[in-house]
Amino acid sequence: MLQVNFIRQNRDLVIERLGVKHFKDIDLVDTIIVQDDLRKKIQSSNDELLSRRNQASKEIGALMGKGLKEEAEAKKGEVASLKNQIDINEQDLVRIEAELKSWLERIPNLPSIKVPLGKTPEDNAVVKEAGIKPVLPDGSVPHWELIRKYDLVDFETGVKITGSGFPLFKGKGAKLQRALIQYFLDFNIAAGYTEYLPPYMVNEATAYGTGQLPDKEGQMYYMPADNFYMIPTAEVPVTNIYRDEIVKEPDLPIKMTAHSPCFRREAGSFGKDVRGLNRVHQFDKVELVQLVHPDKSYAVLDEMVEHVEHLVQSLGLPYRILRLCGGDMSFASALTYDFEVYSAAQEKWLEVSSVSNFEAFQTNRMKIRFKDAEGKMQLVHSLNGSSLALPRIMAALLENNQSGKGIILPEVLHKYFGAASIE
RNA sequence: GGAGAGAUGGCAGAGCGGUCGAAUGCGGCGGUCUUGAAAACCGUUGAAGUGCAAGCUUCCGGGGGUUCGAAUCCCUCUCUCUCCGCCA
Repeated sequence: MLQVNFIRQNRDLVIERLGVKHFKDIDLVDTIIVQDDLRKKIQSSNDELLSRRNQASKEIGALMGKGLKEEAEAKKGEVASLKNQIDINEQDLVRIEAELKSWLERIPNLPSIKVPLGKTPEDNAVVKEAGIKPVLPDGSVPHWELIRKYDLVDFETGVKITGSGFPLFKGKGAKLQRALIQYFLDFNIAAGYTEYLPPYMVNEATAYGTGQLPDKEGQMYYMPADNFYMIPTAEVPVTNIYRDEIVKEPDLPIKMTAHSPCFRREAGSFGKDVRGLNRVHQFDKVELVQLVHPDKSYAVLDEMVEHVEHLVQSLGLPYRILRLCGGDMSFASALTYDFEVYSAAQEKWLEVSSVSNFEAFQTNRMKIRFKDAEGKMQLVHSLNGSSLALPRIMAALLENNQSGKGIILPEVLHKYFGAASIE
C-alpha cells in the first residue's frame, strides 16, 4: 500500500508510473487526495470539539469537587450539544477512512524506473542468458516420461488421494526433492540467511500483510472452520514475522530463508502447460526474504539476483534472467527479475524464481519500521526471492541430464542425494 | 472438548471513574565519575493524526455500551496462559 502523503506530494509521478503498470483507474489518485483532504478537515474540526469537551469535563469535575452542583449541571448541557456534533463527525470519519483505505489498497506499487514498458510476457527484457543448452541424445523424452521410467512421481495416486495437481513423490523422486531442499537451504544459510520453518497456514491479518488479502483470496486454499489460509509461498508467514515491529537500525538487513510447501489454487489452467510438474497445486519451494534499510534495497535486489544466479549455475542448468515489464509484474512489486531454466526436452523456459523489491509497499501495510539516526520513524523495505521452486528445477534436471546411463545429477547434489545419478 | 485466569509502553509490572499516556523495575540513549571499562549517581526514553510551531487530538487486545468524563464499570468478540481430557 502506498502512503497517502507520498501520493499527495508526488501526484503527477504516481499517475505516470501507474501508467507503466497499465493501471486503469487513474482517477482514483485524485479521488484519494480529495478524500484525504476531507479527512483532515473533519478530523481537525472534530479535534477542536473534543478539546472543548475535555476541557468542559474537567471543569465539571472541579465544580463537583467544590459542591457547585447547579453550575456543573449547566456545563453538562453544554457538553451534550457538543456530543451530537462529535457523534456525527465520528461516523463520517469512520466511513471516510474506510473508503480511503479501500481505495489505497487498490493502487498497485509503482514500478521502478528500470521497469521495461510493455503488457505481456513477450515484453519482458532478457537481461542475461547463460549456460549451454544441452544436445539431447536420440530418443530423449520430456520429464513426465522420465518420471514414469524411473518411478519418481505417482501422479495417478496423487489424484486418488487428493486431486489433480497434487503429485505423490516416490522413491528417488522423493529423495531428490529432499536433496534439493537441503542443498538450497544450506546454500542460503552460508550466505548469511537465518533458516525458519514457518506455519503452513496463516490467519487473515498475515495474509493481508503481504497483500494476498483482500482480492486474491481465490488463489489460496481456505479453511473456513478456522479462518486460515494455506500459504501460497513461505514469503507470507516469513515476511510477517516482523509485522507491527519497530526494528533497530543496526539489526538491518534481516535475512531470512525458509523451505515450505506452497499451495496454489491457480483456477483455470489446463492443457499442455500443466503436464507433469510444470504447474501443480502443491509444490515445495525455498524462499528468501530480506528486510533492509530503504537506501539499500536496490543494491540488495542485485545481491539477491546474483545469489540466485550462483545457485542456478551450480546446478548446471541453462538459464536466463528477465526483467519483468510493467504489465507482467505483480501488484506489490516495484522491480522483479524472473529466472527461467531451459528444459531441453520440452524445449521450454520454465520460471523457477522471481526476485522482487517491494520497497515500502508491504511494510507500510505491516508497519515494519525502524528509527533512523535522526530519531525519525521510517518504513523498512522488503524483498523476496525464490531459491528455488522445486518441481520445475526437477523437470529441467531430469530432461537436460538424461542419458543412456540414467539421469546424471550435478556434482553439488551428490552428497545430498547419496548418489551421482538416478538409474 | 471441560474448568479457571489473564490481555497495560522494548520487556516485566502497578494502576480509588476525573489531576493517567499511564507508578516502579529492567533495558535503551545522554551525562558525571574513571587512563579505559564496570559499579554508582543524574537526566532522558511509546506510537499515530494534524499544524510552520506552540499546541491540540487519538491509542492501555478488537468492537459496542453506561457517564459530563472510562485503562478503570457493563456487554461482546478474539487471543494467550494454567489444570483436566484427547492426540502426533
